[in-house]
Amino acid sequence: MPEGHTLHRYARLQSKALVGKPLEVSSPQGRFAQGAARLDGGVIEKIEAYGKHLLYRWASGDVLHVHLGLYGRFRSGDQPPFENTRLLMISDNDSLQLSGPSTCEVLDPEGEAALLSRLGPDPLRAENGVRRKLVASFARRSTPVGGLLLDQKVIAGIGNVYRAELLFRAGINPFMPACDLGEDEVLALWQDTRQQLRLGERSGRIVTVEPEEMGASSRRELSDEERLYVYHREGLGCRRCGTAIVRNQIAQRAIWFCPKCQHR
DNA sequence: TCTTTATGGTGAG
DNA sequence: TCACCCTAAAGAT
Repeated sequence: MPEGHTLHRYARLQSKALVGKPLEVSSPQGRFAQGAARLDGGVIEKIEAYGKHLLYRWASGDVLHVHLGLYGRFRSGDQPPFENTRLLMISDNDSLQLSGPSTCEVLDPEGEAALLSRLGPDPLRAENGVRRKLVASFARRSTPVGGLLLDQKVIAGIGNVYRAELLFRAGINPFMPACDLGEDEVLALWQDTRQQLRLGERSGRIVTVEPEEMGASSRRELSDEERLYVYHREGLGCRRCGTAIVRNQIAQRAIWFCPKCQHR
């Protein structure tokens, strides 16, 4: 159940283990048997993340596209494959298995172009001209900003934890129409998004609470209980003002916020 | 040993 | 907006 930072982390870590080595590829579960047979024996040149999508670029020119969806997960391939292992990749000294992905497919160039064309800017990739585009896309939309942040066409990589936490950090009520935000607010939100996802990518953990607010000196010191401001904290007191955190829904996904601190 | 939930996304209507 | 896909862990019984 990953957000963009996790996928970028996977790309980085898996690259170390798998790139440049001949791989034995199979699909113990069978649902990716054809694709696995096509890739078997090949070499990966590069692994990249775009938002929540992973692309494995093979020397053959094939591109393996993986999206974990809500249930997908990677494990070491050390253990014997589980019933549900869709994809198993083994090099001479590393292995990786994938279960439950919403997507595991080999893309042709058109397929890759189509995928990338429906993704907005990724906070973890350096891209030019993004800020102006973002300001424009917020200005154009009257939907609640809490909904817009989950729209992968607007920003690729934010998930349900970060959207709630980023809005708390910005002091913005999730139901506020996106177009009512000022340009400076949109840019500040984007800036904070990039910073927070970067922190998450490095640590492998979402910690949005500023450590000093909890009397700690680093994010790492914060426990799982302390690391988030609002996500999953309905009924509990806001860390800043004590007001009960509210749970609501936007676009059929639960959202949490502090009605007092998030006054914008 | 059940039922529920989860950091996601698509396609039909 | 809704149903549905897919899997595993947590929670309820």
